[in-house]
Amino acid sequence: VPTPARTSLAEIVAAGRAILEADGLPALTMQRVAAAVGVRAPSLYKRVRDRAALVRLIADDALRELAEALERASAGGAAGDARAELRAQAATFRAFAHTHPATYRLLFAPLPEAWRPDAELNRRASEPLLRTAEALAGRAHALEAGRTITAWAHGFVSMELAGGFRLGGDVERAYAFGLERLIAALAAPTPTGPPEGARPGSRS
Amino acid sequence: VPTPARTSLAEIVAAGRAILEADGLPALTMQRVAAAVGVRAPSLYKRVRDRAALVRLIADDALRELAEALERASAGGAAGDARAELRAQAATFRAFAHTHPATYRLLFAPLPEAWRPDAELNRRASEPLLRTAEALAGRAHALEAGRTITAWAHGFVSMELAGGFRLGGDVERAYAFGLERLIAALAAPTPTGPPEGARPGSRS
DNA sequence: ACCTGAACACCGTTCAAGT
DNA sequence: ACCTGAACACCGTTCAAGT
Repeated sequence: VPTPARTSLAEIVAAGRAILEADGLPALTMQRVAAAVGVRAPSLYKRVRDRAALVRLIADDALRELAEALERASAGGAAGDARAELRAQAATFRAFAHTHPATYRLLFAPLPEAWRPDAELNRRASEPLLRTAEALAGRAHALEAGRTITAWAHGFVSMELAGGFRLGGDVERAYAFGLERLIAALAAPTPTGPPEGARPGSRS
Repeated sequence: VPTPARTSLAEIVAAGRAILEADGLPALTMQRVAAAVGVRAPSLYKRVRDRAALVRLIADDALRELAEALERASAGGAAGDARAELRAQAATFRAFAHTHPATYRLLFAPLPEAWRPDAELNRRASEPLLRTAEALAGRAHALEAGRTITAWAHGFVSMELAGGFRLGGDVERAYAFGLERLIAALAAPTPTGPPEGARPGSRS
């Protein structure tokens, strides 16, 4: 005698994301998710291979949302002005992290591959910024420029979330300072190179 | 009848750090640490309040090591030349992360306060870089410049460790590019400011 | 076809009992 | 003083049994 389904994959992912955002990754247990959707833990395994797969689905969901926000930021009023686009993208990125801190951490956490979000989604989320980086730094330096700004933005935000920046001072000021200096630096023509010992490829 | 101690706090911390570096934070269980020092798990609680305290002691130990390496890098042959000092510090930071990836992740992981390394050690580890940032960017911008370079370095390294940078390209090149552009940007005089909407304090 | 209790192998942590 | 087995409250996961 078949039984009607009492929940769905979509409901499970939504419940899991709510728990993640409310109480963090350690609280995202199979038992809590099951309780949230009105079922017992073993039933979840009908819809999801294991906890890692559920975490990955939640990360995919969040990364899709971030990618869409970044696409909107790029297409907004700033479109065409690379500096303004970059400011809008950085603000969007940072706002996402502040609004969903636990989810943001999950997206960039150094977890095993099975837990990490889909690589294709990752590419999609980084594309708007790469396009802006190309407009700013030129084709030859697009990838390096994109990585520089991404590293700074992620580093800054993750230190904020981790409670770094304990030396006082004005964090907003440091954000604006870093962003403006980076924009100026990426738009600049190639600076004088480092001495031999610091060049790539020379690390024995 | 008193029993002679069969282990020590120092031995426990060392064993824990070895397990962390070999198999990552989830493998750092009380049972495994106990087995490594030849004792049963409950005995660890004579020396350590709980697992969080043990993790914190291990993080302190590693952060002390990183701080010392950064101090040596600053005092090395490059001393006096702010640009060369910064290159040496960044290389040291990155080398530490590559040599002890699991430990590096722990130092910067967004964990509850009870797990995080001592704040005083944190200050000590960031001091050499702040001094160099001051020499490069001037007193008025020392803190912001330090935060900018720290954010970039941490962001870059953590993305490397997390398996970001999946778009191909030359990661060494991106590292050298980012570092040199940052050095140029931080040393530069104040660039033209952003439009009103992007200034700090104007975010409603 | 879906859901469940029971079971298994793990955790961290406490504590009375042993030496 | 230190160490231990046993216990407790949790995990994730599997599976036979129920409907």
